[in-house]
This record gives sequence, structure tokens and C-alpha cells, in this order.
Amino acid sequence: MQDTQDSHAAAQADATEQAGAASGYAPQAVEAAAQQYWTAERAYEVSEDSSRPKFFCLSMLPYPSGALHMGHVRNYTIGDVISRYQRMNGKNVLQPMGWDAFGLPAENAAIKNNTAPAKWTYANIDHMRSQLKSLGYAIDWTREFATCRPDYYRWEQLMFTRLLKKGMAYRKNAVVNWDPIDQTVLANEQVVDGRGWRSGALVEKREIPQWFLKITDYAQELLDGLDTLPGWPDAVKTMQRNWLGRSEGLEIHFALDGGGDALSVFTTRPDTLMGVTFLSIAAEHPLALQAAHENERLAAFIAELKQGGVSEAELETQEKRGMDTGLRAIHPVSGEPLPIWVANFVLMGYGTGAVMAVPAHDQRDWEFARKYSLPIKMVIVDVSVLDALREIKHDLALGVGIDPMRAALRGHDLNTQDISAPVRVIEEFERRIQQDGAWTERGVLVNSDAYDGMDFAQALAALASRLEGQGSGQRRVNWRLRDWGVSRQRYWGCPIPVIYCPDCGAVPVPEDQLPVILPEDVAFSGVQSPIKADPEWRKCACPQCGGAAERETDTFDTFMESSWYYARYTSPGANAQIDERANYWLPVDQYIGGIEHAIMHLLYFRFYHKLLRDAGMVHSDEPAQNLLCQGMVIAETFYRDNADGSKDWINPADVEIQRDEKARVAGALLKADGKPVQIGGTEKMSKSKNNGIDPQTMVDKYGADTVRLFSMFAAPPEQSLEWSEAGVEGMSRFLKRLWREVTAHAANPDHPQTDPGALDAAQKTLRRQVHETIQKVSDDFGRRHAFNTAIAALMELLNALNKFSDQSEQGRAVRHEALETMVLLLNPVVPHISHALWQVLGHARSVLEDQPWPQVDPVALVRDSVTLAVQINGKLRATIELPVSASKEDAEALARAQPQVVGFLEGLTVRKVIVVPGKIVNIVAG
RNA sequence: GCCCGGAUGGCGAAACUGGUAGACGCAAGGGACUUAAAAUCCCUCACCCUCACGGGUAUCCCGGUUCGAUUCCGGGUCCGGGCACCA
Repeated sequence: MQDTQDSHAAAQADATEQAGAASGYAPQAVEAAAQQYWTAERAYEVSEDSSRPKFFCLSMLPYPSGALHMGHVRNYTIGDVISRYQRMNGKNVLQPMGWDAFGLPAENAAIKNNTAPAKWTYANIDHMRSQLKSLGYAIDWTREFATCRPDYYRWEQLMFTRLLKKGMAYRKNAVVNWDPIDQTVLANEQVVDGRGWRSGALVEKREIPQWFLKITDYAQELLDGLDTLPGWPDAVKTMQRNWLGRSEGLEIHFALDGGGDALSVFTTRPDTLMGVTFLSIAAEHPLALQAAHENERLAAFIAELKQGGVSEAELETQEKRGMDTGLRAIHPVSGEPLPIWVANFVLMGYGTGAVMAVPAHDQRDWEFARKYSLPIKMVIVDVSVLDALREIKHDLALGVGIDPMRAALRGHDLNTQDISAPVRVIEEFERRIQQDGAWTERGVLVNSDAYDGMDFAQALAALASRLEGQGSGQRRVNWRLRDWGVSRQRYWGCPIPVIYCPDCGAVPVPEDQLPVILPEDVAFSGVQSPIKADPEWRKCACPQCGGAAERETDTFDTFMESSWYYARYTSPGANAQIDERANYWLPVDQYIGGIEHAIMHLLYFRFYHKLLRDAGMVHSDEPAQNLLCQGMVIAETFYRDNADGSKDWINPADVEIQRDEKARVAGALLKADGKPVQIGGTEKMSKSKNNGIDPQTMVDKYGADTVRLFSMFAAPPEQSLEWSEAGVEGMSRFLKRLWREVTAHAANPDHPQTDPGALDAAQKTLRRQVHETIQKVSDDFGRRHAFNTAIAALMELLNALNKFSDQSEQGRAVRHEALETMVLLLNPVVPHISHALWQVLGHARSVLEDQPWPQVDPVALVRDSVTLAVQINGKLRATIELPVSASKEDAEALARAQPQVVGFLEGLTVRKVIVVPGKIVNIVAG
């Protein structure tokens, strides 16, 4: 343990030694010394302490892809600033780190480098851990884990077997991308333009049995829970609401012409029922397959639709195609026969795999109907259409169809009334639907027999009761959300703990036989999973009957591991998934990660927390109170065209920018040969565009504090952050100036106390700025997470200090107060230099997070006068300064006395004067 | 295709609840120091007109609400994120 009782002089000598030289800021020495001190002090190791308020600050755990990238640096720096700030405010702060270690990239790297995925992954973890450490994050490394270790995933397997026994997990067929050449399942990412990315084969859809978790059982709770999360961004909550997609409507059963099971559809627009002119079913629908038996053309068409991938984006953007099955359904109200079509935009995985088509009031159905010459029947009109009719014939009651109306009007006394105008209104409305596209608004029913004249709510009520009465439908809530498919036909993942017995079926692996361990020392070719290829691995005895049985060889979706890792951090070493310590730390107080996880990860994360709750392991309903979604890190791209039309992407570090006389970018040269390169625009840092900036290079060149400072200053956290090395140099300049300012001040060893009553005007002004800065930075860090403006305020304070040359005793006292305050306020962002400068200012070496956060002195904030803007008709014409105590009348009088104002008002009449105290005086004149 | 965001000087951005548009930083130009360079320091810097005082214009586009709109409402353009097997 380090001695923290040093005298001031000794501390200063120590700090100077750490810095390498008294003369200048040497980040490498400063950072090494600070990091050594924190490690020796075990400064960021925490334990449960019920006497202190806790703060669990969690950043999304990294995938160990090889090396840290700027997105990681940004994410973890945001978390570190919040962690250190909260600790300085007295919280018991937990900031952990781990590795989301299973996943597809390890398999791809394994094929490329001819190594085992495990070996590659562990090497990456070691490298990235040392990189993270060089950035000086206040992480409790004793809680670190990798999700690919059996002592992590065994608990996930245990949970799954319990869910299986509870009926929360089940197996059913689901469609995947199939590469017919490699004979393997492909991820959506591996399907490029409908072809396998390695084989180039046309991808096919294939159905295979897979495991699912019943997340839909929690749909309503997941929806309602969003209202209990004021600390989550509205955009995320809206996206989740839409993803869950709760809708109310009717499930309608259409009887089949030839008998058999009725065809069920769900609709949110039952008011359009009388406008149904056909039904559409998915290619995989049992009826379609049945019809295809006797219809070769249909069978060929269905086979054709199997081509292509399964991603929704691909399905929704492809050309709408269909074919009549020849089957007919019976309309449940009119009794009319309706053709049943196979359509490629109907998905078997959604709802019932069948939809009723109302071309007049649904745009997709409209386009389909036009393409295949199916009838378009208008059954909803805008209220204004009916109003047009009533103008002519006031006694026309609702409840009459358009055609009867037209007939009634035609029979009317043509001598007294011209009915051609209202008839034209209806005909025009219908003509537009037939020719221009569907009318999708809600309105009033027409051409709907008994339902004519009803609005949406009336039609819903009437149709629901009629269909319920005749057993051909009922009200239902439908969700867009589907159950979570957790099976993956891959090797590098957590084995699914299930045994298949020819007699007993699918049996969960008994708890005393867990974990099912994934072998790590394997030969991996990528064509097939080593545990699928090995005939021995799967052999086992059935836990129920003891007979010969086989293990499941699929592994879990990697979202399974990342759905509960936050809880495992709270219970390191627990001989259970988590233990009672979880309820001290949970829920997470601040969660930080990329917006790309807004829906899937964050929904599974919330779902899993409810599973833990229902298993009695946690008491809270939601896993995280506050969520911050950070933007991407982007950089300029540069390239040269190759003869074959491809591009050679050039890293920004190898390029020099050229500017014209107005400082605009005029071109770019490759440093190596001095010849021009093309500028390709600013994009997300990526390997493919070669515009990634290596954080380690930046840390080595400028120091971790400078890199941290730039990533927090250049943009607010939610926005994308454009990397600029010139900007980084600016941050380095700021830290150097800070270092000089503090060391120059500390060269004189006495530190007089500020006496607020004895300050002159300039000293008062500086002290006011110090306390305004405390106020702003506290609010920006704690509430707004606007780190960029907090840093800007600190830069302004340093600029002010730089101009403040007062060497009197109170001048020095105010400067000392200012510098100590700055070091403490900057500490969350640049903890290493703060650690060193705190000692330079005469303090013992310490963990700065244990220093209290600076408090605002309200006396220092008092101002005597305010500046108001004077506007004439909303345009700024002057500014006035007046005492804080001045009345509205004083402000108006002073404003009207300004010479510019008098000039502008000449010849005008003042109509109104608006005075907003402390802000503006607006004179409205004309 | 559907859902969610974003757009402000040469560039990154600020303006938090509808009240002085451009804080802070970068780039650029001018100057000081230096034999020189680097580093550092000082000054200028939205655009247009003007010697100047000053004036006009300007927050993606079109329209609206308001004494007043970057901010609120309606319509659009472009860019980004997600779309269930990338993580």
C-alpha cells in the first residue's frame, strides 16, 4: 500500500518526477505513474456496501474482434467519465468489463488463419485488455469474464433447461438461408445479392427444426415497461414499441369452398371486410403446398419463391409476385367465393401466414390487384363525400350504400335539383381509387350492405359480434413480435443442453451433468461445425431411459450470452447464475452502447431480466434505469481508381489535405508519393473503406488523456463523431497550456485562501466564472451528458485564467481556487493529468475520485447587471445593460431611448412592446 | 419496402423551456519571438454591400403558427441506424 501521508513538498517532488521533467507535460510518464498508483491502491475494486448509495455504470461489452477501435474508445470513455463523476459525488461505483466472446467472426478468422476459434479469441482478449488498460479506465478488473468459458455459459445452459421444463422454450420449424454448394446455413450477413458470399451459389430458403424462447408471452409487459423508463431515449422506446407492434383487430376464418379447415387471417381493418376481393397466402402455407400437388405451374412457382434469402429487407423490397391456387374461400358475410392466391410478400412466420386482400384500401393489395387484374372494390369513403350528397338531399340517412344513393338521387326531381355535382364527387372519388391507388384512411362504409354509413368503431363492433355469433371470427390482439429463435447451426457458441432420445424425444440435460462443454481444441474448416462433424461428440445416454441418444449440435444465438452478462458482473465467483449481491447492484444505473442495439439486444436484455425475476433471482422489473446511445465514429475516406474499375482505399493517416485561399479543402495528396488521391466522403470507420484510425497509435503519440478528451469534446455523445487528427492536436495544446498554467502558479508555494468579501471587480468576475463553470459542468456531466459543452466551458475558464495576471494575495488565492477546481472538474475526462496536477497544487497523492466534487458558492454567482437585446419587429437593433433590479418599464424606457432605436422608429407607430425580463425588449412598430 | 434518427460558417459544433444564431475547438490569414524551424503568444475570421458608420441576407427545401422559430406544426429532399442468423 502506498503512503498517502506525504508532505506537500514531497508530493510535489514526486509529481515532478512522475512527469519526467518539471518543464513540460510528458503524457507517457504522467499516465504510467497514475496507472501504477491506481493498480497498487486497487482503486477501482469495489464491494457491496449498504451504507453508501451504489451506482452501476455499464458499457456494452466488446466483441474481441482483434484490436480496440475508436467506437470502443468512445463508448468506454463515456462510461468512465460518468463513473468517475458519480464516485466524486459519493457513490459506490461499479464499472466492470467483460468479453462477448462467441460469434461468427471467430469462425471466419479461424478459416482464414487456419487456427481454432478459441485460440484466436483468447489472443484477441489479451491484446484488447492491455489496450483498454492503457486508456486508464476506472474498471474493476477482478470481475472480468469471457462468455465463451464454461463457468460463464453453464448458467445459461441451466437457465435454458429450466425454461424448457416450464414450457418457455420449445422447438418448431423455421426458415433459414441455405447454401446448396457449401451445404450449410448462412447468416443474413453472408447472403450478398441473393448468393452465398463464399460459394457464390444462389441461396435457398429451407425449413429446419429450431429452439425458441417464448418472448411473446412477455410482449405486453415489455410494452408497458417502456412507460417506466423515463431515462431511456424516446427514439429507442418508439422503435421498441413499433417492433413489438401491438395491434387490435379481428381474426377472421374464411371457410373453404371444397371444405376442410378454414383459412384464418388477422386484420386491423375489419371495416374493409366487404371490400375483400381475394386472399393471399405465403408460399410455405399448408394450403399452398396442398394445392401445388395437383398444379404443376403452382408447384414450380412455389419452388421459384424458395430462391433468395430470408431477411425482411430483402423480402419487402423484391417485386410483388403471385399465382392463383385455384382454391376458393367463402366470404363470411356475403357468401361470395374469393380466389386464394400465393403471394411472395406474405410471410409464413408472421401471424397466420395468410391475409385478406382489400385492394381499394391497401396499397400493396392495390398494386397486386392491378398487376393481376383482380377486382378493386371501394367500401370506404371520406366523410366529405357523404356530406356532398346530403347537401342535395337532406333526408338521406346514413345506412344507405353509394349505389342506392345514386339511384335515389337519379329518381329525385331533376327539375328542382341538379344532382350531377354530388354524383361527380362520388364518381371522382371512386375513379381515383381505381386509377391512382388505394385510399387508406379511415372513413365511412359504403357498398357494405348492412354496414353502410358506419364509421370504423361501429363497423368493428357490428362485424365482431356477427362473426363471433356465426363462429367465423373473434376480436384479437396481434403482435408483430415473434418468438426468439435461439438455435444456430454453428460451432463457436454455447452448446444447447438437449439430448434427443429415439424413445423419449427431446430431453433437457440434467442439472448435475451441466455444463455441456464445447471442445476448444478443434480443426475448423468452416464447411461444417466440428461438433456436428464428429460422430463421437454427440453420442450419449438418454437421461430418462438410459438408452443410446444424441446431443443437440446446434449452439445458442450469441444474444443469449449478452442478455444476462450485466447480472453476472454483480456476482463474481457465485456458484449459481447470480446471487443476492445482484440485488445490491441492480438495476444498472447507467447503460451505454451503440444505437444499433436499440431494438434486438435491448429487447432481449429486458426480456431476460424478467426471466431472472420470475426465477426469483432479481427483484426489479427492468435491467437498466438510464440508457445512453452513442453515435458512430466516422472518418474521411480517400481512394484511387484502379484500371478494372475497383477502388484502392487509402488510410487518412497516409494522406495530406490541401486547401485553397479560403481554407476550403481543395484536394488531397498521398504522403508517400505526393500525388493526388480522390476524396470519398465521411463514413463510419471500417476495414472495407480503410478509414479506421488505430486508437493505440493515437495513445502512443498523444497520450490517453488527449484521446479521451478529443472523443468527448468533438461531438455530443449521441451524434456521430468525426475523427480529426488536427482536432486531437488542439486537445493536446489545451492540456499543455493547463500543465503550464498550474506549474507556473505552483512555482510559488504559498496558497492563500480566497476571502470573498475582499475581492476587487476583476477577481470577483473570475471567481464568478469559476463557480458558473462548476454549475455548468456538474449539470452537463450529471444530467445532460453534454460532455462537449462541459469541456468548452473549462476551456473558456483556462482562457480567462490565462489573461488574469493579478499577483496580489487575493489574485493568487482566486487563481488557486480556479486551478484546483479545474483539475477536479477535468478529472473524469482526463484522470491521469489531473492525478499529477493535483499533487503539483500541493496535495498528497490520492485517488481523485475520493475528493469531493466542487460545490457552487451561491455568493460567487451574484451579478449586479444584465444585458438585454433590443429588437424592432424581431430584428436586433441594440443591446442595453441595466441593473438586475430594474423593472419592465425601466427596460422599455431605456430601450426606446437608444439612438439606433429612435432612428429606426422615426415615422413608425409603436403598436406593442414585449419585455421578457433578463432576455429581450421587442418593439412592434409599423 | 417498413420503423427510428439527423441536416446550422471552409470543418467539428453551441444556442438546455420559442427570446441577441455561430460559444468552444479545428483550418486559414496577419503579426511577435527565433539565425532558422518547431513550439509558444497576440490579432482577424458566416456571407454580401460599404473607406467607414452601418445595412442586407443566412440554421436542407416549401408552407404554416407567433410580437419573435435552429427550436413548434404540415409537406418534401438528402444522409445515417435497424429490419429478427453481424455483433
